[in-house]
Amino acid sequence: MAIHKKESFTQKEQDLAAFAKALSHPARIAILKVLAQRNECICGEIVDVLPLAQSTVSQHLKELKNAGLIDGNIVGPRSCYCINWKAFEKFTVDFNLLFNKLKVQNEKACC
Amino acid sequence: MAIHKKESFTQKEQDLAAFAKALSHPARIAILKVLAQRNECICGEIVDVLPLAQSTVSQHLKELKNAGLIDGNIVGPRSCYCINWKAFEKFTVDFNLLFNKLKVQNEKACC
DNA sequence: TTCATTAATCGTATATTTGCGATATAAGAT
DNA sequence: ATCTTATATCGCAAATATACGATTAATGAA
Repeated sequence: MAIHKKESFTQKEQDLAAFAKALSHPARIAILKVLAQRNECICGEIVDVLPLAQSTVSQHLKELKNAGLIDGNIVGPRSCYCINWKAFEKFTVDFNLLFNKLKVQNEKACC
Repeated sequence: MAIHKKESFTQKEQDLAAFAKALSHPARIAILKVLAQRNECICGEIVDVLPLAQSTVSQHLKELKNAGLIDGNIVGPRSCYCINWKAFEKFTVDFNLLFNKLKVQNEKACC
């Protein structure tokens, strides 16, 4: 892949893709599910639930945090994470704007 | 990455992740946008619009098709694609089920 | 201070994705 | 039958992602 072409697309397309990318691994879906259920959760609890090594879970958490989907802060020697519902809302709205509006017009299949 | 762990997660988690993965590249978002606007579209028109080589676009279309997000059929020497709104609907519903319900309860941030 | 616990980061191996040119395929046109 | 056009597929190179063990850092407990 000589050169990266992602920059050639609109910011909105890139943002939406980045959001989807953060959700594109079952481990991260599972992490979000746990966080959604418990509202907040320390890292160790997530590690206990997932079939992955601690370092791998930490890496997935970092990606979710970088994508802005979760927040995290340190509580003593632990790390407490929770879903950033605001960012979540923004992206689901953008997603619906992009496709669901058009859906109403084009509901009929063509192929 | 010695072994793949994706299989260790629930089917729903895997399905949702696979859907998100199909959306995780701006080129594929752009393709879906074009298809949504025009309802149906032949491959060449998409190639003209995107800043990518024909073979690369064809590959992205294949991924979207494999993920079930678009349908395609051959019309003479061309390929006509369109969005599979039904599959789209299914996944957006699943997505909302997983997170939006819980959101109502947990709207307050914790971190 | 020393030890134990928790989690982030580093280094590394392997898998997957992305991208392109070249080639193959298949239909319609001449 | 040959040529043109449209698109899929192949083969390859480079970039990214995934996973883990080992290490580091930072806090609280003894």
